[in-house]
Amino acid sequence: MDNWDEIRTAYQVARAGTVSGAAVAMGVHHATVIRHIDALETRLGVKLFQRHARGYTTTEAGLDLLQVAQATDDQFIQLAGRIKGQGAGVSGELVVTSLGALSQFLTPALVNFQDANPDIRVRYLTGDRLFRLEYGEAHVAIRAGTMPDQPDNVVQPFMNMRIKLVASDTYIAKHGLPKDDADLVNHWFVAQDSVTSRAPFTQWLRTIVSEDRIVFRTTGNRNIARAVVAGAGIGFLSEFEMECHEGLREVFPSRDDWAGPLWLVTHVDLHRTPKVQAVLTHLKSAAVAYV
Amino acid sequence: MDNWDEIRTAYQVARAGTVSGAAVAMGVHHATVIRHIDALETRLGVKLFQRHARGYTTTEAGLDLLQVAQATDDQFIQLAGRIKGQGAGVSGELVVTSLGALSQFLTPALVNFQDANPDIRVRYLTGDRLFRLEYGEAHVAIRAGTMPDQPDNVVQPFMNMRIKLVASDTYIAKHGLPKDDADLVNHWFVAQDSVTSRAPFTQWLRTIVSEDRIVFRTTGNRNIARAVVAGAGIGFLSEFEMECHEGLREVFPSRDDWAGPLWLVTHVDLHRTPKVQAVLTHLKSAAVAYV
DNA sequence: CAAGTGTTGTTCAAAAATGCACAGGATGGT
DNA sequence: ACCATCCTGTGCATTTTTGAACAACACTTG
Repeated sequence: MDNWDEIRTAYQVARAGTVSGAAVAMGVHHATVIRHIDALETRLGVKLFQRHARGYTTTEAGLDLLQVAQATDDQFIQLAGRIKGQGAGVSGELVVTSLGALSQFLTPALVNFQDANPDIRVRYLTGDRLFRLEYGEAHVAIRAGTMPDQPDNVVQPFMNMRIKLVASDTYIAKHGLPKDDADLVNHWFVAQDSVTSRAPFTQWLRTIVSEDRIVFRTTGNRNIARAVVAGAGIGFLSEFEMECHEGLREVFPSRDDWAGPLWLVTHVDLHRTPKVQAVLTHLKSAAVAYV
Repeated sequence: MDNWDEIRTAYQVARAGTVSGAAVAMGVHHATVIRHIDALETRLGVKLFQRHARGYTTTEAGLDLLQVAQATDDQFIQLAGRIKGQGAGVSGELVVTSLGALSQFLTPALVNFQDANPDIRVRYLTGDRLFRLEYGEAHVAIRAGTMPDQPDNVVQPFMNMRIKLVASDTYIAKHGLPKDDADLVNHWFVAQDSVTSRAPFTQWLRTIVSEDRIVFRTTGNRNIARAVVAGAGIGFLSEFEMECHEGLREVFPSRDDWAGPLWLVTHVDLHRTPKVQAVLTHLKSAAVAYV
């Protein structure tokens, strides 16, 4: 049963009772209506209507079609209303993805957003794998590092994630605080396990100290924080991460060239929707409080 | 929400996940699919899919459409099955109309037909007004008189309704039996009230006796029969009608030129259906028993 | 009884949808 | 790292669909 338009035409004829009436109802020529009905009846092998000079009256088959198509029409009208309203309003599902390191900042911001828009259902995804906007896995992604340049993504600067070089009280009691840049080579460090980390503070660290000074490598910011807390060494932590743990001291003034830029990335198809726009402005206003 | 075909295209894309897959599923070119989706999204103002090199993935709106269109597709498939089966089998409603005078013969024949085809629901309509086949008021009509020549009707000879000239015993006791044709002018008659009766026996009677010999005029065969039974005069009755009443005697041998031909008439759209064909053969086989 | 209105149905020209060919890009396997 | 494969997307020729005009018919109305 292909060609749903012919079913719709037959439905309109059954409703109007005449070909001409159905034609004006659909805004087409009455010859088109006749051809649709003829084609549909030929394909079904059954007459849907009985033709006479006063119009078309339904056979039993036509009456059956009328009832089914009536329900279909209602369904489609409701569907169109939902879809159009869904595009216009701020409701439905909102999927945001980011690095796990940002959950400390993003979670309360998203909770506030959901509070301000009760029709929103938030899904906040963090994970090691990259959630891809072009596959519809998320509406908004917060990305770090150099500015993404994927063709179908629209990207805006979000905020700078302030990075602090911290150590635990136990480490300081054991090794003391570094006096200046040059003194750093005498200390021990905790860092990301991946050798190819492009983060600016990682590269800065590599220019200062040799590899053997990095005594503890692990994956994930959370594990780095735990290692620093345990006194394994000095490590870079975001200010968000630092707030989570007790007994951490900033061993060195934060430098601007450590800061990793964060980007708000959306898919071009979804960027214009009010829902995405609403969450973007909300996140940006929440970010200024941290500058 | 017009253009149901575009909804169907979007449904197939949502199901297949790719434009190409939907195109082969529908047997059209993939460019057509792309254009349908673009048109539908433009009209709705909302993106149904997110495009990427691996195919199309549904947005929330697209997922909503998928669910609605899935239900629609199921409904249409079932509808097509019902309609096609309905045309093939002998079931559903069967509407037969005839002169009221024939109910004596037709009713048992139709009961037998319903008995042989339990899925049939018989509606047997008799009335003063003519039920019109072209308006779908009946599947089969039994018509009397000259052969109908309506353009959209297919007409077959059915049977000859034998007409008898009868009188009641009370009339015969009072006026005796007519000896021959010429003696008829000395008798009294009961006839149809309508002056424009085209029945052959009415015209024959007019050539034999004058108008003032018709002492009782009424409408409807049933009333004529009652008048004859009551002894008002001699009248023409069908053999079916005569069987219903007691105390009636045939006063004159039946003449062939009195016989009114009966016609089986069906609408051309319905004539080929097995249901109509079945009842036509059934009625004709029932008629031969009366010849 | 006759004119008028509203209907279906058919033919031909115009418009629109479709198919085709090709380009471009992402992905997966060798 | 390269190639093969599958996907989307676009311009152009073609086919299909549609629209306009007209004819024929039935029913209503004056």
